[in-house]
Amino acid sequence: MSAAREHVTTKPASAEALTAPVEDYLKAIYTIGKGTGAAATNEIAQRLALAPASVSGMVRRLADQGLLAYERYHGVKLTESGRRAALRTLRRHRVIEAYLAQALGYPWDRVHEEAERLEHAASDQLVDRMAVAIGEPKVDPHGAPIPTRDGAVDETEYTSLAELAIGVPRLVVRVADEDPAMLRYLAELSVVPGKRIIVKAREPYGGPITLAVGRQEISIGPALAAHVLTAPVTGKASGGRRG
Amino acid sequence: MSAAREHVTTKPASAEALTAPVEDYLKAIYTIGKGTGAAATNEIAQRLALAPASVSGMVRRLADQGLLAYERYHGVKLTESGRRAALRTLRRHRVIEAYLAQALGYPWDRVHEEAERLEHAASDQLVDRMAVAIGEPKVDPHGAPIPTRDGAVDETEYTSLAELAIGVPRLVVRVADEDPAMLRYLAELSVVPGKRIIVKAREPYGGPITLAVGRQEISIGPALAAHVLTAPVTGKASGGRRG
DNA sequence: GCTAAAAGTTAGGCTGTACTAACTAGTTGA
DNA sequence: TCAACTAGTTAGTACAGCCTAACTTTTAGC
Repeated sequence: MSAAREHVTTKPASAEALTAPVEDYLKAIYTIGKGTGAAATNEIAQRLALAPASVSGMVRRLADQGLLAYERYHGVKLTESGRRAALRTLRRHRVIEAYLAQALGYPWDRVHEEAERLEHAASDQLVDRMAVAIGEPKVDPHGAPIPTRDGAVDETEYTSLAELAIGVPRLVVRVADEDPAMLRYLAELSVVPGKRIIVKAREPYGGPITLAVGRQEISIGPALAAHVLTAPVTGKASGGRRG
Repeated sequence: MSAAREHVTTKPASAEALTAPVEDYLKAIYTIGKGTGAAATNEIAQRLALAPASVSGMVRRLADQGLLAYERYHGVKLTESGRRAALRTLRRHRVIEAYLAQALGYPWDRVHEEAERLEHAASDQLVDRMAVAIGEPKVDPHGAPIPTRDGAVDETEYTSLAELAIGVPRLVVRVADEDPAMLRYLAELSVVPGKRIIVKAREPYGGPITLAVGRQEISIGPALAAHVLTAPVTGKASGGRRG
Protein backbone atom coordinates (compact mmCIF):
# COMPACT_ATOMS: atom_id res chain seq x y z
CA MET A 1 0.00 0.00 0.00
CA SER A 2 2.26 2.72 -1.27
CA ALA A 3 2.31 4.24 -4.73
CA ALA A 4 -0.92 3.86 -6.65
CA ARG A 5 -0.72 0.86 -8.91
CA GLU A 6 -1.78 1.65 -12.44
CA HIS A 7 -3.40 -1.19 -14.27
CA VAL A 8 -2.36 -0.32 -17.77
CA THR A 9 -0.48 -3.24 -19.24
CA THR A 10 1.35 -3.67 -22.48
CA LYS A 11 -1.01 -5.86 -24.47
CA PRO A 12 -1.38 -4.67 -28.07
CA ALA A 13 -5.00 -3.68 -27.53
CA SER A 14 -5.97 -6.35 -30.01
CA ALA A 15 -8.29 -5.62 -32.86
CA GLU A 16 -10.16 -8.82 -31.99
CA ALA A 17 -13.89 -8.46 -31.67
CA LEU A 18 -15.02 -7.26 -28.28
CA THR A 19 -17.92 -8.95 -26.54
CA ALA A 20 -21.25 -7.20 -26.23
CA PRO A 21 -20.84 -6.50 -22.49
CA VAL A 22 -17.38 -5.06 -23.09
CA GLU A 23 -18.72 -2.76 -25.78
CA ASP A 24 -21.43 -1.66 -23.40
CA TYR A 25 -18.92 -0.83 -20.67
CA LEU A 26 -16.81 1.18 -23.06
CA LYS A 27 -19.81 3.08 -24.35
CA ALA A 28 -20.94 3.84 -20.81
CA ILE A 29 -17.51 4.98 -19.72
CA TYR A 30 -17.20 7.13 -22.79
CA THR A 31 -20.50 8.86 -22.31
CA ILE A 32 -19.95 9.36 -18.59
CA GLY A 33 -16.49 10.82 -19.16
CA LYS A 34 -17.63 12.84 -22.18
CA GLY A 35 -14.86 11.28 -24.15
CA THR A 36 -11.85 12.08 -22.06
CA GLY A 37 -12.89 12.44 -18.41
CA ALA A 38 -12.96 9.80 -15.70
CA ALA A 39 -15.87 7.58 -14.76
CA ALA A 40 -16.68 6.38 -11.25
CA THR A 41 -17.45 2.74 -10.55
CA ASN A 42 -20.89 3.54 -9.22
CA GLU A 43 -21.82 5.65 -12.20
CA ILE A 44 -20.87 2.87 -14.56
CA ALA A 45 -22.80 0.38 -12.47
CA GLN A 46 -25.87 2.56 -12.45
CA ARG A 47 -25.81 3.23 -16.15
CA LEU A 48 -25.47 -0.46 -16.96
CA ALA A 49 -27.84 -1.55 -14.21
CA LEU A 50 -25.19 -3.76 -12.62
CA ALA A 51 -23.87 -4.23 -9.11
CA PRO A 52 -20.81 -2.08 -8.39
CA ALA A 53 -18.87 -5.22 -7.54
CA SER A 54 -19.40 -6.51 -11.06
CA VAL A 55 -18.00 -3.30 -12.44
CA SER A 56 -14.87 -3.55 -10.29
CA GLY A 57 -14.17 -6.95 -11.75
CA MET A 58 -14.81 -6.06 -15.35
CA VAL A 59 -12.92 -2.81 -15.14
CA ARG A 60 -9.82 -4.64 -14.05
CA ARG A 61 -10.04 -6.96 -17.05
CA LEU A 62 -10.56 -4.07 -19.43
CA ALA A 63 -7.51 -2.37 -17.96
CA ASP A 64 -5.53 -5.57 -18.49
CA GLN A 65 -6.59 -5.45 -22.12
CA GLY A 66 -5.32 -1.92 -22.45
CA LEU A 67 -8.74 -0.44 -23.03
CA LEU A 68 -8.70 1.79 -19.99
CA ALA A 69 -6.53 3.20 -17.25
CA TYR A 70 -7.61 2.15 -13.82
CA GLU A 71 -6.41 3.35 -10.47
CA ARG A 72 -7.99 1.52 -7.58
CA TYR A 73 -10.55 3.61 -5.72
CA HIS A 74 -10.24 6.41 -8.25
CA GLY A 75 -12.33 5.51 -11.24
CA VAL A 76 -11.33 4.78 -14.80
CA LYS A 77 -10.41 6.65 -17.95
CA LEU A 78 -10.44 5.25 -21.46
CA THR A 79 -7.12 4.81 -23.19
CA GLU A 80 -6.80 5.87 -26.79
CA SER A 81 -7.62 2.34 -27.87
CA GLY A 82 -10.60 2.18 -25.54
CA ARG A 83 -11.85 5.47 -26.83
CA ARG A 84 -11.60 4.26 -30.38
CA ALA A 85 -13.52 1.11 -29.54
CA ALA A 86 -16.21 3.11 -27.77
CA LEU A 87 -16.60 5.42 -30.73
CA ARG A 88 -16.83 2.50 -33.11
CA THR A 89 -19.73 1.13 -31.10
CA LEU A 90 -21.30 4.55 -30.79
CA ARG A 91 -21.09 5.01 -34.53
CA ARG A 92 -22.74 1.66 -35.08
CA HIS A 93 -25.47 2.50 -32.65
CA ARG A 94 -26.28 5.86 -34.09
CA VAL A 95 -26.04 4.92 -37.73
CA ILE A 96 -28.37 2.01 -37.03
CA GLU A 97 -30.80 4.30 -35.26
CA ALA A 98 -30.77 6.72 -38.16
CA TYR A 99 -31.15 3.92 -40.67
CA LEU A 100 -34.06 2.33 -38.86
CA ALA A 101 -35.84 5.65 -38.70
CA GLN A 102 -35.12 6.84 -42.22
CA ALA A 103 -35.04 3.67 -44.27
CA LEU A 104 -37.49 1.48 -42.40
CA GLY A 105 -39.86 4.00 -40.91
CA TYR A 106 -39.13 3.00 -37.35
CA PRO A 107 -40.76 5.32 -34.79
CA TRP A 108 -38.13 7.40 -33.06
CA ASP A 109 -38.96 6.09 -29.61
CA ARG A 110 -38.11 2.52 -30.61
CA VAL A 111 -34.91 2.85 -32.55
CA HIS A 112 -32.76 2.97 -29.44
CA GLU A 113 -33.76 -0.40 -28.08
CA GLU A 114 -33.34 -2.12 -31.42
CA ALA A 115 -29.98 -0.44 -32.03
CA GLU A 116 -28.84 -1.45 -28.58
CA ARG A 117 -28.83 -5.06 -29.72
CA LEU A 118 -27.87 -4.62 -33.35
CA GLU A 119 -24.81 -2.51 -32.56
CA HIS A 120 -23.09 -5.63 -31.28
CA ALA A 121 -23.99 -7.79 -34.23
CA ALA A 122 -23.65 -5.53 -37.24
CA SER A 123 -20.31 -5.39 -39.01
CA ASP A 124 -18.64 -2.08 -39.71
CA GLN A 125 -19.21 -2.81 -43.37
CA LEU A 126 -22.92 -3.14 -42.92
CA VAL A 127 -23.02 0.04 -40.89
CA ASP A 128 -21.12 1.87 -43.61
CA ARG A 129 -23.57 0.66 -46.22
CA MET A 130 -26.44 1.82 -44.08
CA ALA A 131 -24.83 5.21 -43.65
CA VAL A 132 -24.37 5.58 -47.38
CA ALA A 133 -27.92 4.44 -48.05
CA ILE A 134 -29.35 7.28 -46.00
CA GLY A 135 -26.88 9.91 -47.14
CA GLU A 136 -24.29 9.85 -44.38
CA PRO A 137 -26.22 11.79 -41.77
CA LYS A 138 -24.28 13.70 -39.13
CA VAL A 139 -26.69 12.99 -36.29
CA ASP A 140 -29.01 10.21 -35.19
CA PRO A 141 -32.78 10.68 -34.85
CA HIS A 142 -32.35 12.20 -31.39
CA GLY A 143 -29.71 14.61 -32.52
CA ALA A 144 -26.69 12.77 -31.16
CA PRO A 145 -23.62 13.22 -33.38
CA ILE A 146 -22.52 10.19 -35.39
CA PRO A 147 -18.78 9.50 -35.16
CA THR A 148 -17.10 9.19 -38.52
CA ARG A 149 -15.53 6.01 -39.79
CA ASP A 150 -12.18 7.14 -38.48
CA GLY A 151 -13.34 8.03 -35.01
CA ALA A 152 -13.94 11.75 -35.16
CA VAL A 153 -16.94 13.14 -33.29
CA ASP A 154 -18.48 16.47 -32.75
CA GLU A 155 -18.00 16.96 -29.03
CA THR A 156 -19.65 20.34 -28.77
CA GLU A 157 -21.41 20.77 -25.44
CA TYR A 158 -24.87 22.18 -25.63
CA THR A 159 -26.94 23.99 -23.06
CA SER A 160 -29.90 22.10 -21.70
CA LEU A 161 -33.33 23.59 -21.69
CA ALA A 162 -33.22 23.56 -17.90
CA GLU A 163 -30.45 26.12 -17.69
CA LEU A 164 -31.48 28.42 -20.49
CA ALA A 165 -31.82 32.15 -20.24
CA ILE A 166 -35.34 33.47 -20.53
CA GLY A 167 -36.47 35.10 -23.74
CA VAL A 168 -33.58 33.97 -25.93
CA PRO A 169 -34.58 31.94 -28.97
CA ARG A 170 -32.78 28.60 -29.23
CA LEU A 171 -32.72 25.57 -31.48
CA VAL A 172 -33.38 22.12 -30.06
CA VAL A 173 -30.41 20.03 -31.17
CA ARG A 174 -30.67 16.87 -29.18
CA VAL A 175 -32.85 14.94 -26.76
CA ALA A 176 -32.04 11.95 -24.54
CA ASP A 177 -32.72 8.77 -26.43
CA GLU A 178 -33.34 6.02 -23.93
CA ASP A 179 -36.85 6.44 -22.61
CA PRO A 180 -39.51 5.71 -25.23
CA ALA A 181 -42.33 7.25 -23.20
CA MET A 182 -40.37 10.44 -22.79
CA LEU A 183 -39.60 10.55 -26.49
CA ARG A 184 -43.24 10.08 -27.39
CA TYR A 185 -44.17 12.87 -25.01
CA LEU A 186 -41.56 15.21 -26.44
CA ALA A 187 -42.72 14.45 -29.95
CA GLU A 188 -46.26 15.25 -28.90
CA LEU A 189 -45.05 18.63 -27.67
CA SER A 190 -43.05 19.11 -30.87
CA VAL A 191 -39.89 19.40 -28.84
CA VAL A 192 -37.70 17.65 -31.38
CA PRO A 193 -34.29 18.40 -32.93
CA GLY A 194 -34.53 21.28 -35.33
CA LYS A 195 -37.37 23.04 -33.54
CA ARG A 196 -36.99 26.65 -32.50
CA ILE A 197 -37.95 27.36 -28.90
CA ILE A 198 -37.91 30.20 -26.40
CA VAL A 199 -38.04 29.84 -22.65
CA LYS A 200 -40.77 32.15 -21.45
CA ALA A 201 -40.66 31.60 -17.71
CA ARG A 202 -39.17 29.38 -15.09
CA GLU A 203 -40.74 28.83 -11.67
CA PRO A 204 -38.37 28.38 -8.71
CA TYR A 205 -37.95 25.28 -6.55
CA GLY A 206 -38.19 22.79 -9.36
CA GLY A 207 -41.27 24.43 -10.76
CA PRO A 208 -42.34 24.18 -14.38
CA ILE A 209 -40.52 25.78 -17.26
CA THR A 210 -42.77 27.49 -19.76
CA LEU A 211 -41.64 27.66 -23.34
CA ALA A 212 -42.85 28.64 -26.74
CA VAL A 213 -42.57 25.99 -29.44
CA GLY A 214 -43.77 27.32 -32.73
CA ARG A 215 -46.81 29.30 -31.73
CA GLN A 216 -47.72 26.92 -28.96
CA GLU A 217 -46.93 27.49 -25.34
CA ILE A 218 -46.14 24.53 -23.11
CA SER A 219 -44.91 23.79 -19.60
CA ILE A 220 -42.48 21.05 -18.67
CA GLY A 221 -40.67 20.00 -15.51
CA PRO A 222 -36.95 20.58 -15.01
CA ALA A 223 -36.18 16.85 -15.08
CA LEU A 224 -37.52 16.64 -18.60
CA ALA A 225 -35.98 19.96 -19.57
CA ALA A 226 -32.55 18.69 -18.55
CA HIS A 227 -32.81 16.07 -21.27
CA VAL A 228 -33.29 18.59 -24.05
CA LEU A 229 -30.16 20.23 -25.42
CA THR A 230 -30.18 23.47 -27.34
CA ALA A 231 -27.90 25.63 -29.43
CA PRO A 232 -28.00 29.32 -30.38
CA VAL A 233 -30.22 29.96 -33.35
CA THR A 234 -27.47 31.64 -35.31
CA GLY A 235 -25.20 29.48 -37.46
CA LYS A 236 -27.08 26.20 -38.01
CA ALA A 237 -27.66 23.54 -35.37
CA SER A 238 -25.31 20.53 -35.61
CA GLY A 239 -22.15 20.95 -37.73
CA GLY A 240 -19.37 22.08 -35.39
CA ARG A 241 -15.77 21.02 -35.04
CA ARG A 242 -14.71 17.45 -35.29
CA GLY A 243 -12.65 15.27 -32.97
CA MET B 1 -31.12 -49.25 -17.15
CA SER B 2 -34.57 -50.29 -18.18
CA ALA B 3 -37.17 -48.28 -20.02
CA ALA B 4 -35.78 -45.36 -21.98
CA ARG B 5 -36.07 -42.14 -20.02
CA GLU B 6 -37.59 -39.35 -22.02
CA HIS B 7 -36.35 -35.91 -21.16
CA VAL B 8 -39.45 -33.95 -22.01
CA THR B 9 -40.51 -32.01 -18.95
CA THR B 10 -43.51 -29.87 -18.26
CA LYS B 11 -42.09 -26.35 -18.40
CA PRO B 12 -44.31 -23.97 -20.32
CA ALA B 13 -41.78 -23.62 -23.13
CA SER B 14 -41.43 -19.97 -22.19
CA ALA B 15 -41.65 -17.27 -24.78
CA GLU B 16 -38.58 -15.67 -23.18
CA ALA B 17 -35.82 -14.77 -25.56
CA LEU B 18 -33.51 -17.63 -26.38
CA THR B 19 -29.77 -17.13 -26.34
CA ALA B 20 -27.81 -17.07 -29.56
CA PRO B 21 -26.26 -20.51 -29.01
CA VAL B 22 -29.68 -21.99 -28.28
CA GLU B 23 -31.10 -20.53 -31.47
CA ASP B 24 -28.17 -21.99 -33.36
CA TYR B 25 -28.78 -25.44 -31.92
CA LEU B 26 -32.45 -25.32 -32.84
CA LYS B 27 -31.68 -24.16 -36.36
CA ALA B 28 -29.13 -26.92 -36.79
CA ILE B 29 -31.48 -29.58 -35.46
CA TYR B 30 -34.25 -28.32 -37.66
CA THR B 31 -32.21 -28.39 -40.82
CA ILE B 32 -30.71 -31.78 -40.03
CA GLY B 33 -34.11 -33.27 -39.29
CA LYS B 34 -35.73 -31.50 -42.24
CA GLY B 35 -38.28 -30.13 -39.85
CA THR B 36 -39.64 -33.26 -38.27
CA GLY B 37 -36.94 -35.96 -38.30
CA ALA B 38 -34.38 -36.78 -35.64
CA ALA B 39 -30.88 -35.35 -35.39
CA ALA B 40 -27.85 -37.26 -34.12
CA THR B 41 -25.51 -35.73 -31.57
CA ASN B 42 -22.54 -35.98 -33.88
CA GLU B 43 -24.33 -34.32 -36.74
CA ILE B 44 -25.31 -31.42 -34.56
CA ALA B 45 -21.77 -31.18 -33.24
CA GLN B 46 -20.33 -31.18 -36.72
CA ARG B 47 -22.72 -28.58 -38.06
CA LEU B 48 -22.03 -26.24 -35.17
CA ALA B 49 -18.32 -27.04 -35.07
CA LEU B 50 -18.54 -28.14 -31.44
CA ALA B 51 -17.35 -31.16 -29.50
CA PRO B 52 -20.00 -33.87 -29.25
CA ALA B 53 -19.76 -33.70 -25.48
CA SER B 54 -20.87 -30.09 -25.57
CA VAL B 55 -23.89 -31.06 -27.58
CA SER B 56 -24.88 -33.75 -25.08
CA GLY B 57 -24.92 -31.16 -22.34
CA MET B 58 -26.82 -28.52 -24.24
CA VAL B 59 -29.32 -30.95 -25.63
CA ARG B 60 -30.29 -32.00 -22.16
CA ARG B 61 -30.94 -28.41 -21.17
CA LEU B 62 -33.00 -27.78 -24.27
CA ALA B 63 -35.07 -30.86 -23.48
CA ASP B 64 -35.61 -29.56 -19.97
CA GLN B 65 -36.92 -26.37 -21.52
CA GLY B 66 -39.37 -28.32 -23.61
CA LEU B 67 -37.75 -27.39 -26.89
CA LEU B 68 -36.90 -30.90 -27.90
CA ALA B 69 -37.49 -34.54 -27.11
CA TYR B 70 -34.35 -36.34 -26.12
CA GLU B 71 -33.79 -40.00 -25.56
CA ARG B 72 -30.31 -40.80 -24.39
CA TYR B 73 -28.14 -42.39 -27.09
CA HIS B 74 -30.87 -41.92 -29.66
CA GLY B 75 -30.69 -38.37 -30.89
CA VAL B 76 -33.18 -35.56 -30.56
CA LYS B 77 -36.33 -34.32 -32.23
CA LEU B 78 -37.76 -30.85 -31.98
CA THR B 79 -41.01 -30.44 -30.10
CA GLU B 80 -43.66 -28.23 -31.60
CA SER B 81 -42.36 -25.33 -29.53
CA GLY B 82 -38.79 -26.05 -30.60
CA ARG B 83 -39.83 -26.22 -34.20
CA ARG B 84 -41.56 -22.89 -33.93
CA ALA B 85 -38.50 -21.31 -32.37
CA ALA B 86 -36.27 -22.75 -35.09
CA LEU B 87 -38.52 -21.42 -37.82
CA ARG B 88 -38.60 -18.00 -36.21
CA THR B 89 -34.82 -17.89 -36.34
CA LEU B 90 -34.76 -19.26 -39.85
CA ARG B 91 -37.21 -16.60 -40.96
CA ARG B 92 -35.05 -13.92 -39.40
CA HIS B 93 -31.96 -15.27 -41.07
CA ARG B 94 -33.46 -15.51 -44.52
CA VAL B 95 -35.33 -12.24 -44.47
CA ILE B 96 -32.15 -10.53 -43.35
CA GLU B 97 -30.20 -12.18 -46.15
CA ALA B 98 -32.77 -11.09 -48.69
CA TYR B 99 -32.88 -7.58 -47.29
CA LEU B 100 -29.12 -7.17 -47.28
CA ALA B 101 -28.95 -8.30 -50.88
CA GLN B 102 -31.91 -6.34 -52.20
CA ALA B 103 -31.96 -3.20 -50.12
CA LEU B 104 -28.29 -2.71 -49.36
CA GLY B 105 -26.60 -4.27 -52.36
CA TYR B 106 -24.77 -6.88 -50.35
CA PRO B 107 -22.99 -9.45 -52.52
CA TRP B 108 -24.72 -12.81 -52.25
CA ASP B 109 -21.66 -14.60 -50.93
CA ARG B 110 -21.53 -12.35 -47.87
CA VAL B 111 -25.10 -12.13 -46.73
CA HIS B 112 -24.96 -15.42 -44.89
CA GLU B 113 -22.21 -14.46 -42.49
CA GLU B 114 -23.77 -11.13 -41.65
CA ALA B 115 -27.22 -12.68 -41.20
CA GLU B 116 -25.73 -15.34 -38.97
CA ARG B 117 -25.05 -12.66 -36.38
CA LEU B 118 -27.97 -10.34 -37.00
CA GLU B 119 -30.56 -13.10 -36.72
CA HIS B 120 -29.94 -13.22 -32.98
CA ALA B 121 -30.18 -9.48 -32.48
CA ALA B 122 -32.97 -8.36 -34.77
CA SER B 123 -36.48 -8.25 -33.36
CA ASP B 124 -39.32 -9.95 -35.19
CA GLN B 125 -40.72 -6.50 -35.76
CA LEU B 126 -37.62 -5.33 -37.53
CA VAL B 127 -37.57 -8.45 -39.63
CA ASP B 128 -41.18 -7.89 -40.62
CA ARG B 129 -40.41 -4.34 -41.64
CA MET B 130 -37.50 -5.56 -43.71
CA ALA B 131 -39.68 -8.15 -45.37
CA VAL B 132 -42.29 -5.55 -46.24
CA ALA B 133 -39.63 -3.17 -47.53
CA ILE B 134 -38.46 -5.69 -50.12
CA GLY B 135 -41.90 -6.96 -51.04
CA GLU B 136 -42.22 -10.05 -48.87
CA PRO B 137 -40.04 -12.38 -50.90
CA LYS B 138 -40.68 -16.11 -50.67
CA VAL B 139 -37.05 -17.15 -50.86
CA ASP B 140 -33.69 -15.81 -49.75
CA PRO B 141 -30.89 -14.95 -52.20
CA HIS B 142 -29.80 -18.59 -52.33
CA GLY B 143 -33.29 -19.85 -53.01
CA ALA B 144 -34.06 -21.11 -49.50
CA PRO B 145 -37.73 -20.67 -48.60
CA ILE B 146 -38.57 -17.98 -46.05
CA PRO B 147 -40.92 -19.16 -43.31
CA THR B 148 -43.97 -16.97 -42.89
CA ARG B 149 -44.66 -14.93 -39.77
CA ASP B 150 -46.80 -17.75 -38.44
CA GLY B 151 -44.30 -20.49 -38.98
CA ALA B 152 -45.34 -22.00 -42.29
CA VAL B 153 -42.58 -23.09 -44.67
CA ASP B 154 -42.39 -24.62 -48.05
CA GLU B 155 -40.82 -27.99 -47.30
CA THR B 156 -40.72 -29.26 -50.84
CA GLU B 157 -37.70 -31.48 -51.42
CA TYR B 158 -35.78 -30.79 -54.54
CA THR B 159 -33.46 -32.97 -56.56
CA SER B 160 -29.82 -32.06 -56.46
CA LEU B 161 -27.83 -31.57 -59.59
CA ALA B 162 -25.76 -34.59 -58.63
CA GLU B 163 -28.63 -37.03 -58.99
CA LEU B 164 -30.32 -35.60 -62.04
CA ALA B 165 -31.32 -37.56 -65.11
CA ILE B 166 -29.38 -36.73 -68.25
CA GLY B 167 -30.97 -34.62 -70.91
CA VAL B 168 -33.91 -33.33 -68.87
CA PRO B 169 -34.15 -29.56 -68.56
CA ARG B 170 -34.38 -28.31 -64.98
CA LEU B 171 -34.55 -25.06 -63.10
CA VAL B 172 -31.99 -24.22 -60.43
CA VAL B 173 -34.03 -23.35 -57.34
CA ARG B 174 -31.52 -23.28 -54.55
CA VAL B 175 -27.84 -23.45 -53.72
CA ALA B 176 -26.06 -24.01 -50.41
CA ASP B 177 -25.44 -20.70 -48.73
CA GLU B 178 -22.56 -21.08 -46.34
CA ASP B 179 -19.38 -21.09 -48.39
CA PRO B 180 -18.63 -17.70 -49.94
CA ALA B 181 -15.98 -19.06 -52.30
CA MET B 182 -18.39 -21.66 -53.59
CA LEU B 183 -21.07 -19.06 -54.09
CA ARG B 184 -18.72 -16.84 -56.03
CA TYR B 185 -17.73 -19.78 -58.18
CA LEU B 186 -21.33 -20.75 -58.86
CA ALA B 187 -22.19 -17.17 -59.74
CA GLU B 188 -19.29 -17.15 -62.17
CA LEU B 189 -20.73 -20.23 -63.82
CA SER B 190 -24.19 -18.64 -63.81
CA VAL B 191 -25.50 -21.51 -61.74
CA VAL B 192 -27.90 -19.41 -59.70
CA PRO B 193 -31.54 -19.76 -58.69
CA GLY B 194 -33.82 -19.23 -61.66
CA LYS B 195 -31.36 -20.51 -64.27
CA ARG B 196 -32.40 -23.29 -66.62
CA ILE B 197 -29.91 -26.15 -66.89
CA ILE B 198 -29.58 -29.55 -68.51
CA VAL B 199 -27.22 -32.30 -67.43
CA LYS B 200 -25.39 -33.43 -70.54
CA ALA B 201 -23.16 -36.16 -69.16
CA ARG B 202 -21.94 -37.65 -65.94
CA GLU B 203 -18.64 -39.53 -65.60
CA PRO B 204 -18.55 -42.47 -63.19
CA TYR B 205 -16.49 -42.77 -60.00
CA GLY B 206 -16.98 -39.21 -58.88
CA GLY B 207 -16.10 -37.84 -62.26
CA PRO B 208 -17.26 -34.48 -63.53
CA ILE B 209 -20.84 -33.65 -64.42
CA THR B 210 -21.24 -31.74 -67.64
CA LEU B 211 -24.15 -29.38 -67.95
CA ALA B 212 -25.56 -26.75 -70.20
CA VAL B 213 -26.30 -23.40 -68.59
CA GLY B 214 -27.80 -21.01 -71.10
CA ARG B 215 -25.69 -21.70 -74.17
CA GLN B 216 -22.58 -22.39 -72.18
CA GLU B 217 -21.32 -25.84 -71.34
CA ILE B 218 -19.55 -26.40 -68.03
CA SER B 219 -18.19 -29.26 -65.92
CA ILE B 220 -18.43 -29.48 -62.16
CA GLY B 221 -17.57 -32.09 -59.57
CA PRO B 222 -20.25 -34.08 -57.77
CA ALA B 223 -19.49 -32.46 -54.42
CA LEU B 224 -20.41 -29.09 -55.84
CA ALA B 225 -23.35 -30.51 -57.78
CA ALA B 226 -24.82 -31.92 -54.59
CA HIS B 227 -25.18 -28.36 -53.32
CA VAL B 228 -27.33 -27.24 -56.21
CA LEU B 229 -31.03 -28.11 -56.01
CA THR B 230 -33.30 -28.19 -59.02
CA ALA B 231 -36.98 -28.43 -59.90
CA PRO B 232 -38.79 -29.46 -63.06
CA VAL B 233 -39.08 -26.63 -65.53
CA THR B 234 -42.86 -26.88 -65.73
CA GLY B 235 -44.94 -24.96 -63.21
CA LYS B 236 -42.67 -22.21 -61.85
CA ALA B 237 -39.78 -22.73 -59.45
CA SER B 238 -40.54 -21.80 -55.84
CA GLY B 239 -44.19 -21.41 -54.78
CA GLY B 240 -45.43 -24.80 -53.61
CA ARG B 241 -47.45 -25.87 -50.62
CA ARG B 242 -47.00 -24.34 -47.24
CA GLY B 243 -46.04 -26.19 -44.08
C1' DG C 1 -24.34 -64.00 -30.67
C1' DC C 2 -20.07 -61.76 -29.83
C1' DT C 3 -16.73 -58.30 -30.37
C1' DA C 4 -14.72 -54.13 -32.31
C1' DA C 5 -15.75 -49.74 -33.96
C1' DA C 6 -18.70 -45.83 -33.79
C1' DA C 7 -21.65 -42.94 -31.34
C1' DG C 8 -22.83 -40.87 -27.24
C1' DT C 9 -22.37 -39.72 -22.36
C1' DT C 10 -20.42 -38.32 -17.86
C1' DA C 11 -16.82 -36.18 -15.13
C1' DG C 12 -14.15 -32.49 -14.31
C1' DG C 13 -12.28 -27.99 -15.80
C1' DC C 14 -12.08 -23.30 -17.78
C1' DT C 15 -13.71 -18.60 -19.12
C1' DG C 16 -16.74 -14.69 -19.06
C1' DT C 17 -19.96 -12.23 -16.68
C1' DA C 18 -22.89 -11.65 -13.23
C1' DC C 19 -24.35 -11.79 -8.03
C1' DT C 20 -24.27 -11.08 -2.55
C1' DA C 21 -21.88 -10.38 1.62
C1' DA C 22 -18.25 -8.68 4.01
C1' DC C 23 -14.46 -5.78 4.22
C1' DT C 24 -11.41 -1.45 3.31
C1' DA C 25 -10.29 3.14 1.58
C1' DG C 26 -11.52 7.78 1.09
C1' DT C 27 -14.27 11.79 2.51
C1' DT C 28 -16.70 14.89 5.34
C1' DG C 29 -18.40 17.28 9.14
C1' DA C 30 -18.48 18.11 14.11
C1' DT D 1 -8.87 14.32 14.57
C1' DC D 2 -11.72 10.97 14.30
C1' DA D 3 -16.43 8.88 13.64
C1' DA D 4 -19.63 7.87 10.38
C1' DC D 5 -20.94 7.67 5.85
C1' DT D 6 -20.07 6.66 1.02
C1' DA D 7 -17.55 4.54 -2.55
C1' DG D 8 -15.08 0.86 -3.93
C1' DT D 9 -12.95 -3.66 -3.37
C1' DT D 10 -12.26 -8.66 -2.45
C1' DA D 11 -14.06 -13.23 -1.57
C1' DG D 12 -16.89 -16.65 -2.68
C1' DT D 13 -20.69 -18.40 -5.66
C1' DA D 14 -23.49 -19.30 -9.87
C1' DC D 15 -24.61 -20.19 -14.50
C1' DA D 16 -24.07 -20.62 -19.52
C1' DG D 17 -21.28 -22.68 -22.81
C1' DC D 18 -17.54 -24.61 -24.09
C1' DC D 19 -13.43 -28.13 -23.72
C1' DT D 20 -10.75 -32.91 -23.10
C1' DA D 21 -10.41 -37.45 -21.25
C1' DA D 22 -12.42 -41.43 -19.88
C1' DC D 23 -16.22 -44.29 -19.83
C1' DT D 24 -20.69 -46.64 -21.68
C1' DT D 25 -24.05 -47.88 -25.06
C1' DT D 26 -25.38 -49.10 -29.57
C1' DT D 27 -24.43 -51.01 -34.02
C1' DA D 28 -22.40 -53.79 -37.51
C1' DG D 29 -19.58 -57.40 -39.22
C1' DC D 30 -18.44 -61.82 -38.89
